[in-house]
Amino acid sequence: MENKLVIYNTLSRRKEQFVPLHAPHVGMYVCGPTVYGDAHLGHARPAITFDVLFRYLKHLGYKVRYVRNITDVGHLEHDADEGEDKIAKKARLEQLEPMEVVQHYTLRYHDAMNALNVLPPSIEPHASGHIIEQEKLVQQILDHGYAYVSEGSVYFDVEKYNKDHHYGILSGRNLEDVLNTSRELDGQNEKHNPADFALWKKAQPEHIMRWPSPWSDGFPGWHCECTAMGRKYLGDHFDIHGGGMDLIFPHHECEIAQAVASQGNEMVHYWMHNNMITINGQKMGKSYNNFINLSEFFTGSHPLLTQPYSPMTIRFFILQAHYRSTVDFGNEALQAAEKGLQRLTEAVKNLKRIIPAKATNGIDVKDLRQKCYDAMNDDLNTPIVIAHLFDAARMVNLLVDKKATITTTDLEELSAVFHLFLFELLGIKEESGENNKAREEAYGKVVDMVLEQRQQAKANKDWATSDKIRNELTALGFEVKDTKDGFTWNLNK
RNA sequence: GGUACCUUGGAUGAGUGGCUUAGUCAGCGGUCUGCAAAACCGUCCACGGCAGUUCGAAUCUGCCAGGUACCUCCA
Repeated sequence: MENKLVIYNTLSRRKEQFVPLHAPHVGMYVCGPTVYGDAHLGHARPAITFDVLFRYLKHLGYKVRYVRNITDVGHLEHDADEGEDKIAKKARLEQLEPMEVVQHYTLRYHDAMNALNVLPPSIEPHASGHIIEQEKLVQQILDHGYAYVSEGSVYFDVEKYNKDHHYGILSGRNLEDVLNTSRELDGQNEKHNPADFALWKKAQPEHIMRWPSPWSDGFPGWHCECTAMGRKYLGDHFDIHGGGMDLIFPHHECEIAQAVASQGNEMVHYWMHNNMITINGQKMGKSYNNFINLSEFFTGSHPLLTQPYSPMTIRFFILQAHYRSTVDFGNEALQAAEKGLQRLTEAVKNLKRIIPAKATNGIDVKDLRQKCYDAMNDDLNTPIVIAHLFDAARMVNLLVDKKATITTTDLEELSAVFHLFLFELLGIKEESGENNKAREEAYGKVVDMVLEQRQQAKANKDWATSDKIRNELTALGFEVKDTKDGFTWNLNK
């Protein structure tokens, strides 16, 4: 199929035709979590956004290598001179080995991603497992004269770099801006310039996470890992680098500087950034202390939540907004997403109940698929895809109500479009878990029998018995719906 | 202060010059039903303010107001 995918490139600030450097291969790198705490709603956004991109690129026939890292070292709190490594801090506070912290939260992260039906990336490298690559990167930058050693640490020489290249090309800044607005922090004596950032940090004696290097026993700066690991697994030039908008500066800006300083040109072709999730209009983030963990959503165990929300509700909620828009958290909005998703999944179930006819009448399946593709191709406009799927759901309901007719071929097409876009590309999955499936199989026949009895009662106008049966079944979690010529039921609990 | 961006109905959230005042949820009215649920049909409610460009602007330009993000760790 012809690829008409257009994506927004933060570097050019416009939508661009997606042309891979080495078709059919596509290289994609996305900044993963720093594993020192549970993932919150904000972390779900890039994971889901780029999961949809990953799924879509594969669907288009590309062989995608998707790298999403785990940051388990080098991510400092506060500033580069005084801060403490986040992992090390957590380990100290909880009296754990740093790698215990890493393992614990990595597993928790995987659980959350799995629940959200986010596919695992092709490679999930840890920063701590790539110290050698990062040291090599630092050495290259030193060799090219864009860095200097100071007291055992290595800093990137932003001013020198900016003479030959543009520091600030991604975030739309120039060096003067950065210099004038950089905060005056104490203990910056090691740096020649406040804008310089750390490539390698000498470890203080009490620091547990440390590695030998030509400069000191220490650890790499935060920005190094993505450049080093992206290069290792995707090469000197690759297609897509993604992450949250809050990473544009300084993280991604520094990555560009490191890449250019070490190899002479930029590694990444398309920079993609998802917008933030807000709460009461403010960014949800660890530093604001206004975040809600994903597991709290799943259980409803947060004071701001009026009820639990299933992983698929969360996923659908996120996909109902375009990834470059902010999306505001709210119970009302989540409940709307929950009901909307229910409408779609009901429609998919009801597809089976449609009896094909000789002609298609009253509905139009013809353009549906193309409309969905057009929306996906337009910078992953998932809300539009969803709107089209709602149109399709209306078609299904009309057919079920026998207010329209459809041929076998068109019915198959309708079903195929639903499965492709809703399940395969948007990554929605049926939530009636294994438990429910087993129960359905175990009790299905009995429920059918009881409901046949109820039909008898209804035929005899014995409403008391009829309602009793329905109420009893409802209490057990079987939701009963009467139809024109019978009944259907669902397992709710 | 610098940089980037945003402001659409009761809640969300698309749309970038006319055929879209999308879609979902909520509300209202109706159809169906013994009742209920679901579904279907209809319907209410919006483009921050002012000026300009244009035959025509939610959509382009300018100004104003309000808000957010980044500039320190953050997805």
